[in-house]
Amino acid sequence: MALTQDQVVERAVDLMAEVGLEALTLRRLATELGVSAPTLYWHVRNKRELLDLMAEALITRAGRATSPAPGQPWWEWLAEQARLQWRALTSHRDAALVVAGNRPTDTALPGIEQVMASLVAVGFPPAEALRTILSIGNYVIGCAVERQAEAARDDPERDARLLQQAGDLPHLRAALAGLGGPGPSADDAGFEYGLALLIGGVRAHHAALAGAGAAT
Amino acid sequence: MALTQDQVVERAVDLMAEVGLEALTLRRLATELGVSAPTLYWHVRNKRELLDLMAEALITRAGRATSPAPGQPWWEWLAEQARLQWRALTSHRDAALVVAGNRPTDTALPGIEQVMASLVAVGFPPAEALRTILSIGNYVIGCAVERQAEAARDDPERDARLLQQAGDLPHLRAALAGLGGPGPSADDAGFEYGLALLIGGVRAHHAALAGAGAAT
DNA sequence: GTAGCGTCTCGAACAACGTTAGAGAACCTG
DNA sequence: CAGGTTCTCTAACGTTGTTCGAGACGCTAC
Repeated sequence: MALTQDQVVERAVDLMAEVGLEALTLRRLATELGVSAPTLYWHVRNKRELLDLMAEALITRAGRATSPAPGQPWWEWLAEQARLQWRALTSHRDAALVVAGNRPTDTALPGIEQVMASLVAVGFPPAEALRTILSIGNYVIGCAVERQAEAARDDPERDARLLQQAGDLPHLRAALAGLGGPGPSADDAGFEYGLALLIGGVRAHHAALAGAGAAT
Repeated sequence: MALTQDQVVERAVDLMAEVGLEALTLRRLATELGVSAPTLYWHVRNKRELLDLMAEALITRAGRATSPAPGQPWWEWLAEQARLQWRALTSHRDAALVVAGNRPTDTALPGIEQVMASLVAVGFPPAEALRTILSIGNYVIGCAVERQAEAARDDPERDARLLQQAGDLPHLRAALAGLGGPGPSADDAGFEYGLALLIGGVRAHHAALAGAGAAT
């Protein structure tokens, strides 16, 4: 049975989730597929293209965008879309690093269009809806990249040194005390906090738009 | 004259701004410094450490954090701090990719502390001030990473294909028409839009905090 | 039936990379 | 001048992405 490009990409995604991006070498991927390394070049132009295809696959795996459920406020639904993206980027190891290097691909466009439709339906001008979506996407990617960078460095000595230096800075110390230190799920809490800020800003802007529209 | 670590790092930062991260090889950096490649290992443990030091240097180059000017609203000042970061990450090529892979380093802590001080002074609890700062930082990094990924792919054929597909999606087409297409400074405009949303959310949250505090 | 042509895979090899080992200048210190 | 630290070198290793050219399989045409 002939190997297909889809098989190569899917196996690559799984292998990266297992061993990380740095250990994802073409020879290893080939071995995993029971094939010789140069064989991969028949299915893929080069590694760069393989990574692009992996990014597309990861986006697809994130799940289709939805429309707001009946009776659900649009801002809650919008936050849920962001969480969908967030989970897709954080559930697979190093997924953010691969997706970050990609422009909104062909596969992402229909999803963007659908989310835009719901935003336009509640009163956003198309241009503003698009920029809002892209801004939220950038925030999610930033959080995910930062989170994986943190995970890649489990350097206890470094953490200790950082914590000690933070002890000399009064506000920082107070904040860390209030947060109970950088715990395990601190990333998710931080993500949710910033997401709430962002969505809050979108709501405020939406209200201003409606007000201006009603006033004139 | 003996080579110092600072010279190595500074030259590395400049070289990367010139040729990009991928072309920043130890041999090339060594040649640039008039030195043999293994010599670098006397000044730096390995390439990973060199990149970490470069990230620190880039953060330092961004410029010191300020306090709000007298009479300046805190939210305008906060946005200005974000722009400072943004300019530092986008003025040097591939700077975002290097900084993104780094935890808030020792050098970044004093800056964070100073910004926190100003936020606490206007009524933010320390924990919320910290999370706000980190959220803004994540947004900035996400924007910068995305921007450089876009710059790395100046593939006209790809852009054309994307644009054509967008033409079939009504809302997307309307948005792009309103924005005048992906122009040269579209990134900056997009960054400013999301930043305004985020800061708006922070203001709204701050008002809610003050209201709750005054009510009880 | 066999000649020919796409499809798919392989072994061998290349240049370049990060990195290590070990030898040797140059410099202080006694 | 002896000894050790500081800094640099040449040589080389293993691994990576990638290319070349040869072959095996299946299909179609005459």
